[in-house]
Amino acid sequence: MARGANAREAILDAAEAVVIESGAGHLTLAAVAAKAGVSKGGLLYHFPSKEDLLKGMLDRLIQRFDQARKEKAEGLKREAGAQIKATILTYAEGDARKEKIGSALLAAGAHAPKLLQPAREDFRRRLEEFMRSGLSFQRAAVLFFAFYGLVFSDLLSLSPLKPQERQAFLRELLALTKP
Amino acid sequence: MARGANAREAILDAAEAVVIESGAGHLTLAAVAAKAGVSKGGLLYHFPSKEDLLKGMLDRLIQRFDQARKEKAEGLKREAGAQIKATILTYAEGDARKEKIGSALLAAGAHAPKLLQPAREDFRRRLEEFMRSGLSFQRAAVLFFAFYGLVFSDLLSLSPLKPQERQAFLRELLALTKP
DNA sequence: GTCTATATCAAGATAGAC
DNA sequence: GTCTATCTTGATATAGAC
Repeated sequence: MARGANAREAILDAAEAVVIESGAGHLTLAAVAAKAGVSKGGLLYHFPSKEDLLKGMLDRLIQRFDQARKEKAEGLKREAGAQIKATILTYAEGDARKEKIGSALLAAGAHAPKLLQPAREDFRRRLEEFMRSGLSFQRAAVLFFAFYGLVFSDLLSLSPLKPQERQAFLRELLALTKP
Repeated sequence: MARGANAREAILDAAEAVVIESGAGHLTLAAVAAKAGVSKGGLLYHFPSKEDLLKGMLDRLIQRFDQARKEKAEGLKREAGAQIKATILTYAEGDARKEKIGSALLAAGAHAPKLLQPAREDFRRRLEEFMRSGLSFQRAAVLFFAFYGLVFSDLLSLSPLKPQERQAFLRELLALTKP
């Protein structure tokens, strides 16, 4: 089943589907290969190791979020905190399936730290963006970590907030983007 | 090597030592058994599965942190935000070795969600404590998630803060505990 | 270049002896 | 309560077909 460059994308789709349907614990090469319609060997031709597959998933996830964030930012006024606002809104509007994928990558990342390198760089860039927003260091840092506290809680299904509390919290974060 | 009830503690110590020395990726039953001076079979008598072992590690970690937090809180004045202050200070003063252990448990938890159940309950109790502190909902929620944003960043070695920035951020969090 | 089939190895788990 | 031996599964490597 030769699909050229598209095979990569098909395999990444399959990997995400496996995680969403069966959870991070069932993300095995065999399951992904079956879902993608290739053999394990075929999968390993495109991604030489499971770690490479996970890296592929993480890279694509970050890239897609960045794209959505950029588009959102273009629709906002060029006021102080607009970039931060775009980040928060993009996350708030994203669908819950992504969290399962994020959870799988978190599991992999804690297992093999170097896998998180792209996420680490993205994290740093985002902090710098918060810092450049015109807010004070204190305000920007609190806003940044409060936002990521929510993100990580979501990724680990740890958040104890009721839906309306969650909404109120997100509104408060947005309010804090104004100097 | 019959050590009765102490064997459990010895095995948990060994598991922590393996994680601290070799990282989460090398936490295998064989490595823990060797470090504890028992066979794999002997280890599995005390912890019937790897998941049980991880749960044992997590329970003990939470219990120890709670103990330290309680002692810290007793030394503080009974002012609004004192409980929150105790939580933040206890974390700020804890040593970095615990983060490696926490990282391993995070990895395991993302892999097997039910393992995080005790952490989930602890998380909820802590949020309720923040809410009962006399601060507004908004202030308490921002403080809570900002604190845990830092904690999770540490656990994943993701935090891009320089040491002095980190100190400034922690001071800001403590300042926010005052109504 | 792309893939299948098969082999190898490590790790978690089980059964039963002591 | 602990050990040895064994089973199973998943990740990874290789040989070679198309």
